[in-house]
Amino acid sequence: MATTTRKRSSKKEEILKTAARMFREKGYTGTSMRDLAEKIGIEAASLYNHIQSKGEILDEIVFSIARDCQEQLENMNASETALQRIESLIRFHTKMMIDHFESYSVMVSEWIHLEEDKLSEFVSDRRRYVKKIETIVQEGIDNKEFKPVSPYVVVLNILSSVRGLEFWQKSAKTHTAEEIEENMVKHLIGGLKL
Amino acid sequence: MATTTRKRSSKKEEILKTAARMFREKGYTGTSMRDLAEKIGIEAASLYNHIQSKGEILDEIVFSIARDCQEQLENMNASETALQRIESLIRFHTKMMIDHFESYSVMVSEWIHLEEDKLSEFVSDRRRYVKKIETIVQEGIDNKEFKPVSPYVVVLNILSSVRGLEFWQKSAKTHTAEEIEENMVKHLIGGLKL
DNA sequence: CCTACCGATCGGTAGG
DNA sequence: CCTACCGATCGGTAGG
Repeated sequence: MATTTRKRSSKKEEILKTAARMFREKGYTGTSMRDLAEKIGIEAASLYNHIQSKGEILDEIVFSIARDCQEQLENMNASETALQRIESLIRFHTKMMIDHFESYSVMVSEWIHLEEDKLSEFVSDRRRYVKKIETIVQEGIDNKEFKPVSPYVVVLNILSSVRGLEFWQKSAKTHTAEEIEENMVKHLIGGLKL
Repeated sequence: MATTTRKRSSKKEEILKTAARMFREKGYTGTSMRDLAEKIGIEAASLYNHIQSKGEILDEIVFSIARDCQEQLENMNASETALQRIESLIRFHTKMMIDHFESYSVMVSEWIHLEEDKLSEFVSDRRRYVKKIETIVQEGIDNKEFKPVSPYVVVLNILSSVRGLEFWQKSAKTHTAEEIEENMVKHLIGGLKL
């Protein structure tokens, strides 16, 4: 029945959303299934009617965000300049971090706790992702759009800076999301331009 | 006896060093006292002859690095330009991250697991630290050394970028420590200069 | 530094 | 979705 299916999936989504919040606050290993169940208002055992294991929760959180990032990169307009593409990448990641704060934070901080297969999948996905962006930066250097800075360091700096926005939020009064985004671009792109 | 004292303190240092490595690899909550003891070659119970609790180990790792950072900032040459001071700050943090890789990583990633008093001490120390650097950036903007970028975002980006070097190391063959440092400065200072 | 052990808590299952 | 429960493991202590 449609209702049953809808109820099932919305309960699972509630579990994933609550778990993302708790994993961010206390870490994956610092969060117990009992803590999680309590926040949701059921017994720990009942969680297993919706998910298979604690590890599966982490998988779903991490890969759902990772997939979004991969898609955006693949659908990027190849006719744009390197500068335009790097700028839109910074804007995209900044928005992802702000709009999907809990999940994005879990991805960048807790991926280390993925289990064997999922861990190596994530690591190789990320390596491929970073390499692709490095290629864009290198293009920009070859084109004389960018000054000669190590693409490896640039990509690391951009992605790390976005990650650092996990400290923001609290001071949301002093900077709006738009101001954060503009300043991220100004600083990180400014350091690239010739 | 001197020998006893030396042995005691060197054992404690071995515990702290090994713990830093494990906390970085598997997280604070993901590391058990039994894992730690095994790596050192003693029983878990014997750890307590050298340290008081698991939490104390984290305290010592985190605050020893935090103190080094605070000292460097306080001893900074106030007669230098804002640009010179920010540059030397980037260089200092990059070196700290590379030379004290395990402890620095634990500080930036595991401080969240400090207990009550130590946690609030760390948070307020860090806030004060960040504010001081923001002031330097603001000076640079007022002086027309820097373009008008939010000091808040700039400081976040610098410190986050340094943190991101935890992904480096493995590819140590492609970049030396010096190259990393030069490129950090080029990108992050480059984005500030008018 | 060890043996022996504590109560608490962990992720997860059986059976309804 | 719950009760009842599993074996494993946790940080830490007593006592030598």
